[in-house]
Amino acid sequence: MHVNHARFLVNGNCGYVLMPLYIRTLRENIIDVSTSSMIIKLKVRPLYTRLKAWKILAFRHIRTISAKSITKARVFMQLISTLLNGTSTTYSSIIKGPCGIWKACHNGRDLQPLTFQFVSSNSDLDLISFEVLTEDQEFCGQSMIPLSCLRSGIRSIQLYDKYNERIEMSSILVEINFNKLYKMVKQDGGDDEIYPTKQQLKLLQESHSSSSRSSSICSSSTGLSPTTSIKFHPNPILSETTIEQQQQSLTTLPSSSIIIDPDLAQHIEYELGLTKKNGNGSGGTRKNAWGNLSYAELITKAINSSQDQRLTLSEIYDWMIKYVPFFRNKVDRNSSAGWKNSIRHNLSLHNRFKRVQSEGTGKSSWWIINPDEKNSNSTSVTKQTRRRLQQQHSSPTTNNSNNKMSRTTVQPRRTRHARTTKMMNDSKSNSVNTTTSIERTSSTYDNSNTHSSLSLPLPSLQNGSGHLLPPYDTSNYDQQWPQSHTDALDTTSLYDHSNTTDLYHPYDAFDDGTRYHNEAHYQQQQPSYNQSPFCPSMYHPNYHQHHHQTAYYQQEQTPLTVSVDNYTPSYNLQSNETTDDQHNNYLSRAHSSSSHSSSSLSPPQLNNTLNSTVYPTTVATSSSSSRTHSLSRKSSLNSLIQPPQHYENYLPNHVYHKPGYHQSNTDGGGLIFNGHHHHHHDIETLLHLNSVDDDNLSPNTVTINERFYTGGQQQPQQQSNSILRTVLKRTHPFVVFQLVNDLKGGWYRKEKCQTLLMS
DNA sequence: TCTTGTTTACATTTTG
DNA sequence: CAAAATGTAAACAAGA
Repeated sequence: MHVNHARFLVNGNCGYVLMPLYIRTLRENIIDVSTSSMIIKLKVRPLYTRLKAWKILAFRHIRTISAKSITKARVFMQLISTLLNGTSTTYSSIIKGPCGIWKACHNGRDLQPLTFQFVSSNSDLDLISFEVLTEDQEFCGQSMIPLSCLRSGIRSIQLYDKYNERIEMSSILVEINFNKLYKMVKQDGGDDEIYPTKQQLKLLQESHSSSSRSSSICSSSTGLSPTTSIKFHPNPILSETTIEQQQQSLTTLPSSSIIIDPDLAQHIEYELGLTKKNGNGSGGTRKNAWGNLSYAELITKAINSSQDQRLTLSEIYDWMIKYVPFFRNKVDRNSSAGWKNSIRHNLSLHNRFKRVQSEGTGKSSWWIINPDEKNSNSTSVTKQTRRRLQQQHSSPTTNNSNNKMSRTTVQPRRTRHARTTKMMNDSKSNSVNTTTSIERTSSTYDNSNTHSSLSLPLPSLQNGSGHLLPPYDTSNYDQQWPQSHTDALDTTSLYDHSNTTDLYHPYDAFDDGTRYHNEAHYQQQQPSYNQSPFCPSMYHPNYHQHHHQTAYYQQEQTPLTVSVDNYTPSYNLQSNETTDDQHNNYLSRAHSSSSHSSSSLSPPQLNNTLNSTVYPTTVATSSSSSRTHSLSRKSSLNSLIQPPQHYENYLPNHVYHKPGYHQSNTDGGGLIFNGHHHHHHDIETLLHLNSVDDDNLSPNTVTINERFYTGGQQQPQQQSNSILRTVLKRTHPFVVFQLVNDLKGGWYRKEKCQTLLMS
């Protein structure tokens, strides 16, 4: 039951359950509209590979049937995965506190929030389960949320009882971070940068490969410590153009950068015994100058941490420099000769490493972990690998046929067949041609072509999901979030909104996507709100009345609730409100060319740049804002608009009774498609989902080839290529928009678009 | 000349 | 205590 409840959350409790994205993408194209006039390709990129850092900050109004005041409770978290075979782990955290809104504290001192880490392999389907119990294992509440409905940040998780009935005011406050695995460490001590995709990193890496090989070293190990606050990159939606810009900006830096997996670095440092947990880093009893790992163990870790389980010698060197602090200080030619020699020595000596001839000429060989040696249970074999001893004792017990060396009698050196003996013997004894079994493709770092098991919690194409998801990317608002947890626990910031909006941070957004930095700002922007609770429009003074009057459609099982109101943004195509640097990052191009008149009724003056985007701006005038939040449109809510066109995108279920969407047909921001008005929520009905894999686009490529107009009163008949993109960006904040064809000057017919696409 | 790779030699530590 | 494991240095060779 809880799972079902969570499944419906994905679609905003609107009464439909979307099929998982990977199923929908398998479908063939369904509609082919003859009036198609433009093509937009949405490139969906994997963004997050692991979900990290769940910090239970606080909870409030935790109670049980018997006790109404609980000062100590335990929160259990579990990843409900569809792919794991019952191996999901449960984490728990204890929070103590006085009463009211409880902080995680102990003896009057703030308690360091515990951190948990989940790795989801199918974030489109996986769920996170919370359960709050008392010390006596008495049930306090639970909540189950799909991963795809979560955003990073401080989130309030509404608690439900065992029957999924909402427990009034009960919630827990957690901090969620979707951490990425790769970050760019700048040598000059600048802020580390994190990039969401390996592909982007690959681009950057290639641009720096020449210089980063020897000189660019991570400055200190402290930057890799687990306590380092790993910032989100301000904009996960990096366009091609911004990548180029960043490449350019990076290449102009005096120092280059290298890419380090912070988690791996932390792990390596721990295993080396450098972590402070094992005493101070410098002293202690370390086996070697670099730590407690031998050369062979380090090499093993390096190879195992690689993408293809194989590395060249120079890549092993680089790995050592990256992850072993001791070698970081020995990179110049003289000081590195010793340990590099030892690495070569170990590679050649141990049977556990195996050299595989690389495909190309001129390249050095791959080093892999010898699978035979790996499988065989070790000791008896590995103990015979030291040939010197065998020679010393001159015991020709050469029954180890798989030994890599033909060593009947050690010949003088001039008779050796260097560089070939080991391989020849291996291939001879094992008769396994590993050269052909392992191939490196050029897209090693490009997992967009593969259905990676670790691909992202993509927000699925959701209908009415505005309740749950902030309709835009909120991950770049960290800087404006409260600096401390205490601030976050300010009473004004913890209103319960409703079942579904509870994941909002109160600073996140209002209906139109506007952010309010503080309450004063909110008052300033919303003068009509005399009560001004710091929360969405459910707290409008007339909210209950409003809700009452819209209750009818809940009986029709299409409870879009008040998101209809929430999705009435006012767009200002001439926006110059981009004071945020984060926005400037990826919107600069759009704004540099946004001088086109927004009120133009002529064919839209579309930019021919990739990813040019217009986003909803702060509501500038009181008229528009009051209009947005007024109830003047409540009658329009009653109008029944076109049902979703593609029911096959929805899973049949018992809740599904009657298709239909209620929406305003007078609001601006809607879309007129085929003569029918569509609300933003219907956007997925206008999309083609296909599995095209042309021009290296991911299987998640979405092609839109319809003609869109906006309807409504605010900007009547404004053709809305940009608005479409804006809407899509709001509903699919992690989709990279790639405008494939050149739309400069107006609309093209489909044929022409295709021609442009071909060219 | 430099990189990569193999092998030997020897010293020290760990293991059984 | 002997064997094994490991670290270090170095000779040597093939190839880029």
